[in-house]
Amino acid sequence: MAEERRVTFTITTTMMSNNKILIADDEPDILEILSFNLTAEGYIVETAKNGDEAIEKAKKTSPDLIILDIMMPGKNGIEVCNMLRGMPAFKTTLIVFLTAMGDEGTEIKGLETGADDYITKPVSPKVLVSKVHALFRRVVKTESDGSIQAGSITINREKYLVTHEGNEIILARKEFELLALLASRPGKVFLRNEILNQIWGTEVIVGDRTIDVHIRKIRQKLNLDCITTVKGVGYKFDLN
Amino acid sequence: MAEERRVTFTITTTMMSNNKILIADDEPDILEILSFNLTAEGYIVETAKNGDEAIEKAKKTSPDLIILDIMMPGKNGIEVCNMLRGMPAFKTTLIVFLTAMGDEGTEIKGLETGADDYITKPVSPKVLVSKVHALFRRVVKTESDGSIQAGSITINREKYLVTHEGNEIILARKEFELLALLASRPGKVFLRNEILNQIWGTEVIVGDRTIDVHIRKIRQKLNLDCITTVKGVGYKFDLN
DNA sequence: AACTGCCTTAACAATTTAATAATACTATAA
DNA sequence: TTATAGTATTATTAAATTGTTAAGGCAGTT
Repeated sequence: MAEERRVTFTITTTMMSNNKILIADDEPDILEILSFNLTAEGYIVETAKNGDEAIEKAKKTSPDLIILDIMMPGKNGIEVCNMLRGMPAFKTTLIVFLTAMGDEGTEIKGLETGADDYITKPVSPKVLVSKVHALFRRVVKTESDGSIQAGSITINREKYLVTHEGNEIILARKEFELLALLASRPGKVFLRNEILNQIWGTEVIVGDRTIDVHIRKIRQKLNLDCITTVKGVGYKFDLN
Repeated sequence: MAEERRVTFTITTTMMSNNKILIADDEPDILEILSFNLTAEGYIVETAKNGDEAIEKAKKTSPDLIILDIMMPGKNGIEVCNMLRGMPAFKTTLIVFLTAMGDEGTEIKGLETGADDYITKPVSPKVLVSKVHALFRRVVKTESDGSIQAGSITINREKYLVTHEGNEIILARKEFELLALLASRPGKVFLRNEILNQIWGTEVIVGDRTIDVHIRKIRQKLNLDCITTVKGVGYKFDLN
């Protein structure tokens, strides 16, 4: 039964995440080292040399993650974070702080400000990258009962249940995972590779049509036009 | 950050829950910040600095919710959880883990061990409080006689008895434990591993069919469609 | 010893889910 | 328009998972 197995596409990169990261730090060295490592991982990196520039670039480029050094001339990281969090566009954007070691209290002040994590300097590239990966893997909005609300549908991981206008929709595991992934960051386009990595893992290799079929089943079961195809790129979940 | 922090106002919270919470963490700062916020919400808070103290205080004070840091010197959170779950008194006590961000594996391991939720550090007070509230809301209410009511059936741990519409149903021990576990959180899907850990413990290894057979016997004896299979995931108890 | 109920397992049936192949469709650019 | 790349759809097959039954071992009872 060990037939030949043809793979219909070629994997050329480890992972194309498509995620934009903005880094703000006044030390060019830090900026360069972080930028280099994250770019190597496939992220799109923007940089800023101070707080004001960070805000400006954030508004212009809409990054998915913002890394802010706390100690910066002019506006410091915490002020920048506060200002950003005040704008609707950055309510759910991932923000992490860079803090110098031994800076007790910053940690706590940081998390009260609405940051998602903090990274202590000096940073090892490996730690940095794994933290960043972890951030992007994480599901962002959780309701009080542990479910996530995305548009008119509710996804409850604990109950393994999707609800739409009072109707409970039963999805198979892969379908559920896929929908949960897309809905975890509404509007964000997930590349096919990204989806494969997150749901099937890096070990398993499946053909391209597999994703389509699952997408179709979700659309069919939900009977709602909430998943948009972005041709040549991937899929995204849209709020209605 | 060793400054003193005093609350000088009166707590005027609408909801006086009277629920007791035990927090175990080796970092005094975390202990303080969690304790402060939960106390402000009207909870009665106990603290422990390590795993052993946590177990000791748990036995002494019988908390309704236990928050365990995973990384602690001596006994870590997972070990503490396992030990507590082994005692009948803590079979259904709410337990949540505190995990540092980035270790995804821990999250999953934690949930399989029988934790009800996990909270990633750094924690924002708002998230913490809403998670805690949600947890208490989710709990099945225990009657004054120690029995729990789940849908149309009553489960009495002390008497080892299940009642359905006046009929007493006699379940074997494993069957009883299994039903009691599932019914303790109606709607929640229990992973097979989770079930194995909670009912058989981490030492014993039994085959997968074993769970099925017990489930079947429960279904048969109850003659009621209250346990739902979630393929590839686990089982859940449904209210009718 | 014989009986009983409980737990586990094995073997097989039934079901559900996942992956693929084949084909039809659609947007876009030349 | 027409070619083309990419996606949708459907049916089919393969794989994974669970349901069911029966049987054996063990422990406690009679």
